[in-house]
Amino acid sequence: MAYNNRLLRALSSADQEILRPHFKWFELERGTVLVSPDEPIKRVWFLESGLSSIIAMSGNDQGIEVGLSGRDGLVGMPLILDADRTPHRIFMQVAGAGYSIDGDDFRQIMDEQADIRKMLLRYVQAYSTQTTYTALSNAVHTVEERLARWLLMSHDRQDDDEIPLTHDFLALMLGVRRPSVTIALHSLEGLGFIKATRGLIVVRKRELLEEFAGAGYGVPEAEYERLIGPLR
Amino acid sequence: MAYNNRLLRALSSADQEILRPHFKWFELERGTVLVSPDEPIKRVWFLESGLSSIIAMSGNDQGIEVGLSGRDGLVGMPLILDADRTPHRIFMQVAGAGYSIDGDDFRQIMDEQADIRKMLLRYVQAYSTQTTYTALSNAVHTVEERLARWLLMSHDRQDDDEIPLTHDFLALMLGVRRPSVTIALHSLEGLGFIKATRGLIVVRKRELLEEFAGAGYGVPEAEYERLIGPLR
DNA sequence: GACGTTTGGTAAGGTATCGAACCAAACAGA
DNA sequence: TCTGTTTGGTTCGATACCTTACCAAACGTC
Repeated sequence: MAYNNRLLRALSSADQEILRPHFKWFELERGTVLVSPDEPIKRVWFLESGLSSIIAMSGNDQGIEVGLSGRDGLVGMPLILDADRTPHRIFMQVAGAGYSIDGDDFRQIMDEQADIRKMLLRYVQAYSTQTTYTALSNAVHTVEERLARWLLMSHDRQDDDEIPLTHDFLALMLGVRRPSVTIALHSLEGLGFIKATRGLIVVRKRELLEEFAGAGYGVPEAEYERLIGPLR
Repeated sequence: MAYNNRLLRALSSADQEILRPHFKWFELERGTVLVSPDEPIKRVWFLESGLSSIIAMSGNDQGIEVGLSGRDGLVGMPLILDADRTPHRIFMQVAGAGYSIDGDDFRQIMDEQADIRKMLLRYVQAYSTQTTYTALSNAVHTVEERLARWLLMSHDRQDDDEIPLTHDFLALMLGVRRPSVTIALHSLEGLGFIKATRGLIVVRKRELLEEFAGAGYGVPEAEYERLIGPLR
């Protein structure tokens, strides 16, 4: 049975068999917190569906999204990097399911299985590129462009064209006001790139959306495909 | 002879001895390009002094700084992560010197020396946190706050209180106009935190600068000290 | 000491986004 | 069918920052 998770798929079948006995199936609702700031991480999750958000906290329990992870990767990256915690919060943004493995078992595999380790390290490199382009985008792009980028990244990690999110939520992700999201969504909808209904955004013209996002989108995705394999 | 590089210092003396025979001393002028986008990385540099900037490119050879590295870390992180290149540009922002090691030798040590590998992986985690807070800062903080943060990060990695940079350069780093930097510097100088002369910024009241920078500064630095050791 | 070059200072008008607030539509439960 | 709650739409004035441009001071060089 093939995995939907692209990172697991990229492993040799021998390496997949090393991990398989450790895996437990899980299903997670939207909003479930996978990793809390500065608390030990006990498990590592490989999502088969759904989306998780990595949030950097800013003072008064406000935060902003600095990373996105779904079937392309894993949740619990610090355990690859010989750390046991992170100052970030990670939670399910779109409900999903997948396989998880105990943290200590995972650490042992990282120590002993060089091939698996290297594949996951390449994912760290790809993910890290994603974060740097978020930093770039936050500094120099308009809300519209950042929204376009975000929708594309989200779309890359979903099996269909529907992204079930409210304006309020998107505002939190992008670190802007809710009305700014409303206006930006109208703009993208006016251009025919997407269709937005209550709590749901449907991607209609992916190619045009990519063009619109410009320099914000593409580089991290190319890096992923170079290092791991096909993303979509 | 003790290293000034904090990452090398954090290694056991046995591990330091493993690296030492591979090291070549180097000195680099301001502006020297260490890593070019999408070109194979041939060496890894451990700075003893000076500062390097990691730049994410945005279309028409414009870029913005997404990371800073000096005596706290190394240049050539992709080689830790089983990658041989990166889409970023890395260059010397403040002239400096240090030790470098051949890329293939470095890769071999990564494979064979688990203790060294783990230390460097923890640096990846710390550096990664720095980048996420750059993303946060770019999204929600004012130019003044971002400038304060940048000066602090730069100061952390220098032996004295002098940061030799022009407004023009800082504007490039922060992704803002040059006049915005001038105004922000005046503001910080008016508050007595710094003293700016032609091409040089002197940090005067570090504690107040930290207070001013607020949520933008502190988390990545704490993460570094937790994972590696003292930064300053 | 005269020159060009680099660096810093400043201004006028424009735009993106913010903060706060209010209202309307859609939906869920009784 | 009524009611409360969630979500989306819109407005007002404020503000941080931009674009463009020009000028002044400091410095290096001949």
